[in-house]
Amino acid sequence: MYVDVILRQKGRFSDMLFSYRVPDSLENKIDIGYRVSVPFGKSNKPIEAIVNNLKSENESEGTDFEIKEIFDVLGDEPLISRENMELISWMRDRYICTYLDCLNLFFPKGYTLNSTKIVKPVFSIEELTVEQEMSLDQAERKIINELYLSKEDVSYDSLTSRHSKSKLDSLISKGLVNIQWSYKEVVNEKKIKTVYLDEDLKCKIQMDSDYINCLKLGKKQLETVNFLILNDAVEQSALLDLLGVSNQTIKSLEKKGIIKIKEESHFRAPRQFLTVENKKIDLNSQQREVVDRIIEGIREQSRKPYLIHGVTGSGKTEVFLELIEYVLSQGMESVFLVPEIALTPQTIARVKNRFGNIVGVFHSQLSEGEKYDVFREVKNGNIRVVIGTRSAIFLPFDSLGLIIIDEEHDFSYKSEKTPKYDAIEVARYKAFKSNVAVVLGSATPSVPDYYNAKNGDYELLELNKRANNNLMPEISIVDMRKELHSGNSSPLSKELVAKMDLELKKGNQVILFLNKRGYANFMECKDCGHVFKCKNCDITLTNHKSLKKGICHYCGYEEHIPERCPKCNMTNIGSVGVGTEKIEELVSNLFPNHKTLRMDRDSTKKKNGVQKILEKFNKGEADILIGTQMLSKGHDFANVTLVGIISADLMLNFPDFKSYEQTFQLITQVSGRAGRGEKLGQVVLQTYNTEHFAIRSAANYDFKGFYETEIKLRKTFGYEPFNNIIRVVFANSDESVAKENSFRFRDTLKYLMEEKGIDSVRSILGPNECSIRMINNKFRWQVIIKNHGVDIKLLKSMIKYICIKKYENVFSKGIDISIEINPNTFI
DNA sequence: GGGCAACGCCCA
DNA sequence: GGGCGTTGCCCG
Repeated sequence: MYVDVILRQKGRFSDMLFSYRVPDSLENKIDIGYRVSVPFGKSNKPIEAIVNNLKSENESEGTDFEIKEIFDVLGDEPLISRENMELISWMRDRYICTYLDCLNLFFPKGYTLNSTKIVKPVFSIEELTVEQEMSLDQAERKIINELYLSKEDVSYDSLTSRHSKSKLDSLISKGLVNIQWSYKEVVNEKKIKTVYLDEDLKCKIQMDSDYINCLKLGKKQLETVNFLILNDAVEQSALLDLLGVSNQTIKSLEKKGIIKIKEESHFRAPRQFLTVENKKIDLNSQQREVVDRIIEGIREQSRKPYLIHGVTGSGKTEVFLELIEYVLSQGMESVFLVPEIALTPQTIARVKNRFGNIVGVFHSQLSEGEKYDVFREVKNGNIRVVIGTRSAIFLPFDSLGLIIIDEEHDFSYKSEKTPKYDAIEVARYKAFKSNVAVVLGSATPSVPDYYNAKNGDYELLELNKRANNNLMPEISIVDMRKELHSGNSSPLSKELVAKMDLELKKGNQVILFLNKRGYANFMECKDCGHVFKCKNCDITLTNHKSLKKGICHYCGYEEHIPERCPKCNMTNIGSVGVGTEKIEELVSNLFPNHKTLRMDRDSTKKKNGVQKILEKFNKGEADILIGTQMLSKGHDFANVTLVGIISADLMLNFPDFKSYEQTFQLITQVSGRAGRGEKLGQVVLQTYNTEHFAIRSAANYDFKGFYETEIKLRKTFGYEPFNNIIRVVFANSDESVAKENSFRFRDTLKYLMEEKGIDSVRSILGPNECSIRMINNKFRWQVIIKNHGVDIKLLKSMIKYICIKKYENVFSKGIDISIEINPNTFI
């Protein structure tokens, strides 16, 4: 038998399948998805690999390379399922990346194979002939003596660090010592040591309490034993803490046979529960209808994904929970994807409260060990419902029945790291291949997804009423141009302040939304016009007044803001624009008797920062919550009756074709935070663009109207969903290198396209400098490729050929190339 | 990406 | 010729 494997070895060359022979003894221990160790390279170094497919014949017969035999099969079950192995190949093509990039998504870092080179003498001392011994010089004799004396394996590296390398080489060429590879499997499991008394001893002590004195123990040891008489089994770390004894004490007690230490693997996943009221909510008729329809689809094994378009507060989460329950009852597992785990503590709590300890939480902020543990528990079948971010979709479920993608319009479902996959696309692939029900939900579906639904690629289901039967909060638009003309230059309009005053007096809570953290947009010297910019990126520094610093919101670079302008030495440094910090300052001056809270990336940096702020606000410890788009993500505040959107224009004027869509989404989502409880809500929307269709339709809750206008625009300009757009960014610390390579790429691609008779003029845009010229000290140039009727597969294979296979031939050394399909943003 | 042979340079 | 750093090639 033969297998093709994917090597867990980095490098352009290793991005291919390698064939190996399977020795007869391993034939029934191996299958697709198993981990194996294989010899690789001239030295036959053991490398870890995953079996991609099985073959009965050696297909490479007659080729000039020799087929090697695999060393071993690691583990007695496949690590990755057959379906997921197919998904890996699909993703490699789809996202123009390597096998390894994809493989790593399915692979907790807990498994590693460590290979070391070992030096061993060929003959034993007795076998060594006199001639052989005579031929050695002093240095060689020293080495070989060391090898004979050592009880353990001696590694090549440690030997050469102490002895001459060439002496060792000469021993090898004389045939006296041998070099072998040895490998060790490392599994990242946390072990907990539990300490308990030896049973016999315990009995003796219980029979005769004086027996303990016969042991002649030191003070600390005696203390430990006495403690263990009272406490059956204690974690070693706790023992050390409690009694202040040292590791040594424990060890010597163990040596004497007085105590025993037991090592057990331990599940590390943090099990923090946030308690919310566990009320079982009865579904309203609309919710019921949606649930029934999807259950029917699951029964019929319809492979079509569902898109639930439900207004904010329509109770999508309840629908999801109901579906999870059904799928569980059918013996299948579910995964519930959310945009950002930190922002959804309420959702996690609801899932956990409903389904108890079969619920796991998975996201990229877990430590590698914690990820490994969730992975293992999912594989064991102990975790059957996972709530997590996009990467949770790759967990090793046995029979996944349901993938829920909440807030499906959110950008975070597209990965910004290689492989730049889209979790929604992966889910759709799974729905198609393995009959998993995929349910997308949003109050503001993305334009391409709504288009898919209208085209029949998704089944569209609607929830157009709030679960509590409240009306949607009324949105009133405030024209900030008029506000300015009437002499109010404050970022807070008179109408907003008046309404805040009214609601606060009634004892209600207010949310103010501004999509800009920090104090102000940027800082400028009003005398010479000097603008403070980041040293690494082409970005203005945002003023964080509370810290007296300017911070780059891209790379995190910080700079103390001096009193005097570094250019003209004048003191007239002023801030332009507004951020959440400035709003907070304004509001506390206006309403000194009301407490404010601020929620943005700065105020939530600490562990559970978001959760703490949300809890405080929910308990009513503050009346006004000021925040960035973190606020928009599905939070439930019962007592909020007024939402103020400070500026709807920040997003609108972003240099990106998705900015209208994003503006619409943000306004709708943020407005949705008002009036979720018993009381009605209202929204004040401040803008300089009162007539813009994105703002108008958002204010009227007219998703369909927005969609109709936006889809026409996109058709005219050939954007998603009418074209696939591939963006290739070249980054280098030397601007001319970045530029030159982007041109080389364009020219090579053009050449290849024209060779195939494809018109390249309509498809290739650029090269252009990116809107953000420099990030992290690297200049960025981009080429954008639209597929305008060209087969996307052909285009991608060309790009892959240039950027991966012919990388060395085409590009300068050290240039960063990032390839993205339908990226979130083009800045 | 990494292992390794081949190469070239320095030094005695 | 040995010692050692650099380079370029190849990997089932």
